[in-house]
Amino acid sequence: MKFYPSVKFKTITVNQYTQYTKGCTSCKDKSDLFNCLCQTELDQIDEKRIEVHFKAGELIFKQGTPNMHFLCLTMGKVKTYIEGYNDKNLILSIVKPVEYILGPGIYADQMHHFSAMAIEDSVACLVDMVTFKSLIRSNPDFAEDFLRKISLQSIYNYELFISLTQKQMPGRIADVLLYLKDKVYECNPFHTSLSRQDLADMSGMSKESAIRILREFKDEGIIHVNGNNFEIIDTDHLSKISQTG
Amino acid sequence: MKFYPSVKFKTITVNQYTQYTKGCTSCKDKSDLFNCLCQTELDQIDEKRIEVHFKAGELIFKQGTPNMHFLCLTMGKVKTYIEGYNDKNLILSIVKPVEYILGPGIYADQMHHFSAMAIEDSVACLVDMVTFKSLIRSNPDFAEDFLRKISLQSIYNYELFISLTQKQMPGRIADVLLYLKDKVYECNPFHTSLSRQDLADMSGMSKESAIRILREFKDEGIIHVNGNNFEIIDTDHLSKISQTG
DNA sequence: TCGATATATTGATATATGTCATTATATTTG
DNA sequence: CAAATATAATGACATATATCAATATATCGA
Repeated sequence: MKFYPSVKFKTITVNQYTQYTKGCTSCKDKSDLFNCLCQTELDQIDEKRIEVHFKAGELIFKQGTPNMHFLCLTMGKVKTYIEGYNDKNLILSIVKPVEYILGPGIYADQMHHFSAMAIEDSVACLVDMVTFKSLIRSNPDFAEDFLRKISLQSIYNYELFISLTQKQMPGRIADVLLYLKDKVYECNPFHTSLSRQDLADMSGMSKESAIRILREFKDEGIIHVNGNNFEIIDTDHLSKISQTG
Repeated sequence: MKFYPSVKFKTITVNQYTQYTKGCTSCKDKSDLFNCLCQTELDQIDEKRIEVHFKAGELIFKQGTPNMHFLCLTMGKVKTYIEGYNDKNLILSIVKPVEYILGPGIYADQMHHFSAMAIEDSVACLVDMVTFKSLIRSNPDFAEDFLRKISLQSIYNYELFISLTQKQMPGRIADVLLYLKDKVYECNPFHTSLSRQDLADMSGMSKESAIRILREFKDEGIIHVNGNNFEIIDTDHLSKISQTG
């Protein structure tokens, strides 16, 4: 069985991204989780880490397969999603650099409970669980930071629950747009590589419905849409739609 | 501000439950999380713990208030629920003894992100966060066990996501009934103190819809319902309904 | 025990949302 | 560059589900 495509060398290919991947020490500056690790500990991870390049559309790991690594995204964008019934997916998050993909399987059944796919060309570092877990045990600051990370993720999941179960379609699409603007691309206007189907999978509706709501927002002058370029014109109005469901 | 009703003494009232509350050592035998704590550590918690008795219907803590304690349920049943829009709640779990209520706020913003209410007369022990966090830092086994607990909770949340967003009403009610039978009451038939509104809040639908689906299941001979007494007759059929959505 | 109140049940109806079919537009490939 | 393919957009329609109103049943307090 082979779960991670093209894992052959520690750094797979020398391409346009290689310049960005200089080991854990450089990532430390961009990420908070590694801040509490000393140089020795960083070197320990560095030693064990496997760097993998994924093309847009490539599966990084699949729900139901063993979860043996901790994953750190250093380049690109990744969607994590639960594969449900009738080939319907629910997108949980869009991950950007430098962030982690922390599946609950690590401390439970060593399985992946969601899938991850690159939506842009991406670079990820894999660190085996043994190394990761031993750091959690030996460094309480790291453990606390990790707990903080998964707690924040958990809080976000509660918001997602309310969005998906108690809001109607306009409210859900508003939430998705605000999430993309504020949390993922952090700019406005923004360009996304997410398809309409992806937007639908983020808001728990059919792609036709997602398209319809986007059109309504456009007609009402709340947003500009041009293909995959989005601009939120009336943030207040969009926030209000998010609030009122 | 007062968040926990009637907290005045370490053991509030001497009533019919008092016999059950003998300190952490006795709870250790009924629960896995405390297994990895030594006697000194248990005494440390015991020293700090506040035992509170709640009557059915009483609020234990409320979403949006500061989260300063770790909570262990030793008697009764508690529902945890997110308070959403338009007075609609989403019940996340039904907690039974001896289990913990682990809010993500502990390691994030020190706030409660859901509410907890006793649905039966209940007894809970509160341990302040300082004590709890220091144990997490000093005892890696305890930290790992805690991580395991919240990971399992997280996995359950993913299942809940799929149930709530991708299944139609019959599938969602089937999931609730199987959850109550297998995870909460662990017997069949079972009696519940949950109202029809609660069942609706667990499955993300109106109470009228919940009632209708229950009636359909009853008419089809899948379950027996008599007030709050439920018996699942055809578990296979119910599981199939859960699967097919 | 009886009225008062909350909860449960049912039916009729409105509405949000999904499905299907069709066309338009973009993107890839030979 | 054109054909082929994937993605996006739109309309007509079906249906799942909520809402409202009415009644029944249970629960509680005096």
